[in-house]
Amino acid sequence: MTDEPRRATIHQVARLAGVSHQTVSRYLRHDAGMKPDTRQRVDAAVKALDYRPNLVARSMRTRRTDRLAVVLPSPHWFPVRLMIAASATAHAAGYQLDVVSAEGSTEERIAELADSGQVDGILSLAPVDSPPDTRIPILVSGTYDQEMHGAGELADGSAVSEIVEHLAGLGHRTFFHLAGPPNYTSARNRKLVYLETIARLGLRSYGVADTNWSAQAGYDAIAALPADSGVTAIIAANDGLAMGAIRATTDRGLRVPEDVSVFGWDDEELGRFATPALSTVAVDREAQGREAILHLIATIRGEPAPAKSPRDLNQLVFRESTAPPPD
Amino acid sequence: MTDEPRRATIHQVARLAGVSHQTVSRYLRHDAGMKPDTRQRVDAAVKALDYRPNLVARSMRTRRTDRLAVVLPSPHWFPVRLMIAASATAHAAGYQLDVVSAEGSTEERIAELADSGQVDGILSLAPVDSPPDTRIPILVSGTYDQEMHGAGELADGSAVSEIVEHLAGLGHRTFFHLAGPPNYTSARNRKLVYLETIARLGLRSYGVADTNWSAQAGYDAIAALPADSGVTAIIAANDGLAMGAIRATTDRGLRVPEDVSVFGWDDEELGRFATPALSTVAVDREAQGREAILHLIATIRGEPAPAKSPRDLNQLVFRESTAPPPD
DNA sequence: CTGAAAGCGCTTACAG
DNA sequence: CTGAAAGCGCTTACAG
Repeated sequence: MTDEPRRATIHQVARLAGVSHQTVSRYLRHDAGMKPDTRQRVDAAVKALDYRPNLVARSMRTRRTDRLAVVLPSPHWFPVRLMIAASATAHAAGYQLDVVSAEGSTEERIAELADSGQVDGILSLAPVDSPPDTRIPILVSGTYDQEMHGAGELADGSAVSEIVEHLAGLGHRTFFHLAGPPNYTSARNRKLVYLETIARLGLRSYGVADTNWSAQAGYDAIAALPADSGVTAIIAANDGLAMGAIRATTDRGLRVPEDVSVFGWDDEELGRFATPALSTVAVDREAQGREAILHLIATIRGEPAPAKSPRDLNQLVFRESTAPPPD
Repeated sequence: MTDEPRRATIHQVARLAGVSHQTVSRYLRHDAGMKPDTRQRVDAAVKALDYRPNLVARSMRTRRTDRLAVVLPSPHWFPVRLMIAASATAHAAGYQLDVVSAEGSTEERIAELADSGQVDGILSLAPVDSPPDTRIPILVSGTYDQEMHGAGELADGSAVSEIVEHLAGLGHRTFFHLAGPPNYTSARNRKLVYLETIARLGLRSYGVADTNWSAQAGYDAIAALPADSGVTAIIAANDGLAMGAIRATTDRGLRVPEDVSVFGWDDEELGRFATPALSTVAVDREAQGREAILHLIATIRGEPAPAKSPRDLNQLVFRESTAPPPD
């Protein structure tokens, strides 16, 4: 905390050990070919001075940092499970993970970060139109999704059609979609697939509400539905919206799932234990985070991209908030 | 992505602009005393080469990084709201925020980080017994809590006694506590205050379950309670545990809140819209995050600690999961 | 108002 | 197996 105990440098360690500073450097790199005696002397000096290398100086010289950055689209959103898996995967491979949020131009933030020399690679969870030309690898989540799900297929799309098909199979004919914010690629894609599936199966959509991601927004949108809308099935873009929708439905005297079915997305813990327990989409965020980081690291090292998870990352989970409609 | 467009250096910009490299450096620092003509030439060169400074080199020379680190106790836990506020506060003050998790010895991780030269200050949300002697400021969350709540008072304690008092006022006599993991200071403190308040008011505690933080653990603990336990009030250490407790209660044919009251902690969004809506403790995580970062930055700059929030950061929120017990 | 010199703390060839 | 030299890309006094 004080300024006085300025940290020991490699020179001081060298002096104390009676060797040159690059011998200390060798010690730090666990160089195999050191005389045991020399190694011992250095080791003692390192311990005596409580020496730890200045990583900034090291990076400056090596042009490597062993750090990766994840760029988030907004400072108000944090994909916890994905990040935990990403971080664990990075650590296991010897990298530290930094989190930065875009705020403003994602392209500019990425270019800046790439040129700053502070990281060896970047994973962007924020959309990037044209990746800037950089010295280090940039992996954009959208790109990744595309590769992962096969070209031409829309990210996250298939699960929506499965939901609609399932509910239609139960007998539902009139649907409503709580879509989330249209500036999110995933939200836009799901809406498209929703509308397309409704059309393909000859069903009826009472409407689509572009909302934010909050439970309150779900509540408000459903509370605003006219009594004669005829909607018996609500498909929400996340579990918060679904919980809001359920509460709005019961607050107006209807039952879930007897009168109205509600489907969520994300398989959040609280929704699993709510009454009715939420039918939802379980997304394998861990696999997403892990695979994205492995892919990025492979690129940094110039290795081929690792194999991707064979199974679909989205799984429908049917619980208590969905059932056949009333006659 | 390719290796060829190695980034422009300050020397190349200088050469193109026909000035010395430290004039470019001045330009970057927005030095006021530059001839407009010179400034213009440098500006043009910077744009032409798409130059962005190497921040590692800058840090090396200035011994500053404009980065702060937050140390988390575990890679499996992430306080989203606190971190969002912390990050926003840091950015507003010109700092970038790094997130690292302790894994192993928190003290060692902090010492390493402090000596690495990679950050200017550290906020530890993980417990630290004896802060290592470092060149940069370390702020430990526990320390901070202590200062914030007044010496001698236990962090988070008062809200628990308020909850017990409130439920006792409603007529409850037999309580149960879902305590969370005992290796968390906050969990331990709340348990202590729970037991102390029960004793002080002459109430009865059927027991305390040391759990993890999951809804499943809350479910299991309550499902395991004997039918004749007489418990009418359950106080949970977080909303997940509370949701699990509610579901276990209703699954055995009892009603919440008519037969059993359940109190949560954290005011999570989904619990607000559940049925019954969760009574809980709203913790001002934003204020916690903001104040911790402001405190840290003030220390870095050698300024006095900023004023703390005048009001209590914990507020009880009474909703539908609590009511008087049956006679 | 601008330039020549020194140096931040490391590592990487290169000698010996 | 170890040491002397050079240099990573910046900024900070110091001259002029």
